[in-house]
Amino acid sequence: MAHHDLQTVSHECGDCPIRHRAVCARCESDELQRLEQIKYYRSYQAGQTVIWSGDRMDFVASVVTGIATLTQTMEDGRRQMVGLLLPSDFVGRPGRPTAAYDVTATTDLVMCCFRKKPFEEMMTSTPHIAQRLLEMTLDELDAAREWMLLLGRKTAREKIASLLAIIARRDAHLKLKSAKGAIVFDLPLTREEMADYLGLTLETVSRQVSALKRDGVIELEGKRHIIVPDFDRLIEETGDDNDGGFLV
Amino acid sequence: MAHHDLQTVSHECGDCPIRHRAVCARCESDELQRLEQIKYYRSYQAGQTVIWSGDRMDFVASVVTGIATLTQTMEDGRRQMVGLLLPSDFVGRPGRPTAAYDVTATTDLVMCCFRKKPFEEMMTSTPHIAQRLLEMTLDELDAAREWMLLLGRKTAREKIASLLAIIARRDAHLKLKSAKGAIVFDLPLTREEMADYLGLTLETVSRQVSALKRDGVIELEGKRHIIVPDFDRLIEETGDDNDGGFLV
DNA sequence: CGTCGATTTGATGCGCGTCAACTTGAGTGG
DNA sequence: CCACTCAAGTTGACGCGCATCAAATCGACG
Repeated sequence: MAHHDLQTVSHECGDCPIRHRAVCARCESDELQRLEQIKYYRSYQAGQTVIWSGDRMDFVASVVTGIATLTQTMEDGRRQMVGLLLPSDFVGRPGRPTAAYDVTATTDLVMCCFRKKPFEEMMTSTPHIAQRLLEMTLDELDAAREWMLLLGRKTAREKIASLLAIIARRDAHLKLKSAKGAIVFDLPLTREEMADYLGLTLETVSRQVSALKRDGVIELEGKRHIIVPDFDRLIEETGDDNDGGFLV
Repeated sequence: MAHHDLQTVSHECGDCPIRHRAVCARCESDELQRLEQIKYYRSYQAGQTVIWSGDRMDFVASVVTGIATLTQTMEDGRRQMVGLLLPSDFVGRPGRPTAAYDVTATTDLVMCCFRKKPFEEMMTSTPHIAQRLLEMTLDELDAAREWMLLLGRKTAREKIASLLAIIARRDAHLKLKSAKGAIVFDLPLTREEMADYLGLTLETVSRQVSALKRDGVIELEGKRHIIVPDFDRLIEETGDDNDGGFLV
C-alpha cells in the first residue's frame, strides 16, 4: 500500500473525479482546455509534507484524491490544525507568494496543481474560476467559524462526537448513502492528528473515544474502523441543536 | 452620546471613509454610480441586534463606522463570537437567503446596505466587486484560522494579550500611527464580549486583565481605557513568534 | 443618595493536561 | 514461523488552569 499507481489518475479534465466540485466546476470546455495547459499532477505518500509554512509556493492546487491538513505551529511546539482538505478542496492563495500553513498529506494524496502566475491571469480573464473560488472560500469561512465554536466552547466529548459526525457525514456523502441509521467508516486521522484538530491532547482523545465506545455511541474494530449504530445518537453527543453543519 | 448625527455620514461614495478598503474599493466611477442606486444607510445603537441567526436577510452591507460582532449560540446558551466587524468589513453572504450568525452592534454603528438581488447581479456583471470580495473573504479566512490557533492552544493570558494587541494594532492603523512604543486606546468590548470572543468566562478575562496590569504590561484608566507602555512587551505575552498577524 | 449593570475578587471544584507505564498490532529479519 | 522492534494507542495517577458559585466594589445615571 506504499503508493497508488499514478497512471490510474485521469489526466483528462472531462472525466476527473472532482470535475463538478472543484475550483474548475463552472468552467466551459474551452476554459478547461486552457486549464489543461497549466496543470500538472503531483503525488505524495501518507505522512509526507507538501509544503512548509513560509516557503515559497509557486502553485495553487486542488485535492484530487486523499486527505491533506493545514496546520499552524507555535514556537514552543503547540500545534493547531486549521483545515482538513478533502477531494475537490483548494490549496493555496492567489496573490500570495508563500504558504501560510504547513500542508501535510495524511493519506496518500494526489493534487492537481496549477502554476500560479497563469492561474492568476486566468482568474481575471475568466470569471467562472473566480466565482467558484469565492463560493468555495465562503464555505470554508463558514466551516472555520463552526470550528471556532467547537474549539472555544465544546467539551472534549462533544469535540470528539462532532469530528466523528463530520467524517461520517462526509463518508456517507462520498458513498452516496444517507447519513441515517448505521454507518461504518475508517478514521483518516491518528489520535494525535485528531487532538491537533480538536485542541486537545492525544490522551484525552483516546479516553473520550473509549468513553463513547463504553457508552455504546460507537463501536470499534481495531483502532481506526468505526461503527456508528445510531447516527442521531451521535449527533446528540455533539451538543449541536440541529442535525448538522455545512462542513460537507 | 446616545447616537451619532446621521446627517454627518456622507451619502456620496466619492468621499466615503471606507471607499478604498470596502467591497467597492476597486470600482470605477461608473460602477460606483450603479452601486449608489442600490445602496442605503442604516444606523444602530450600541447593543442593538442587527439581525438574528436564521432570519431572512435581503441585503448585504459594509460597516461604515462602529463595530459589530458575529456570534454563534448553542442551545444551552454557550456563546462563541466568530467575527469582529470593523469599518470596511463586509456583512452577509451573496447567494444565501438567511443569516448564519447573530449580528450585533457593540458600538453605535452605521452600515452601508445593498439590496441583495441587485448586488448579486452586479457581482456577475462587474468583476471588480467579486474580485475585491474574494480578496476580503480570503483575509477573513486567514483571520479565522489565526483565531482557531488562539482558541485551541493559547492560555488565558495569551488570549487576552492577543486580543489587546489586535485592537491596539487596528487602532494605531486607524490613527495612522506606527504600532511601536506607547499606545493608548479604548476597549470596544465588555468583559463578557471579550470572553465570548476568546472562549473564556468573563471572570477569567477580568482576572487576566488585572494580572497584565499588575505585571506592568498594560495600565488602566477606568475600565475601558488601556495604555500599553511597551508594545513589544505585549507581543511577547501573546505567544506568537513574529510581531503579528494579518488581522488588520 | 439610591439603583443597577459592569467589573473585580475570593473560594472551591472539576475537566483536561501532564507524566508515565503498559498494550496492541504491523512490519522485519533470522 | 516466531522473536524482536517500534510506532500507535490505551490507561492510570496526579496536578493545574480555568469554570463555577458567591460576594463585594465601582461607576454612571436618575
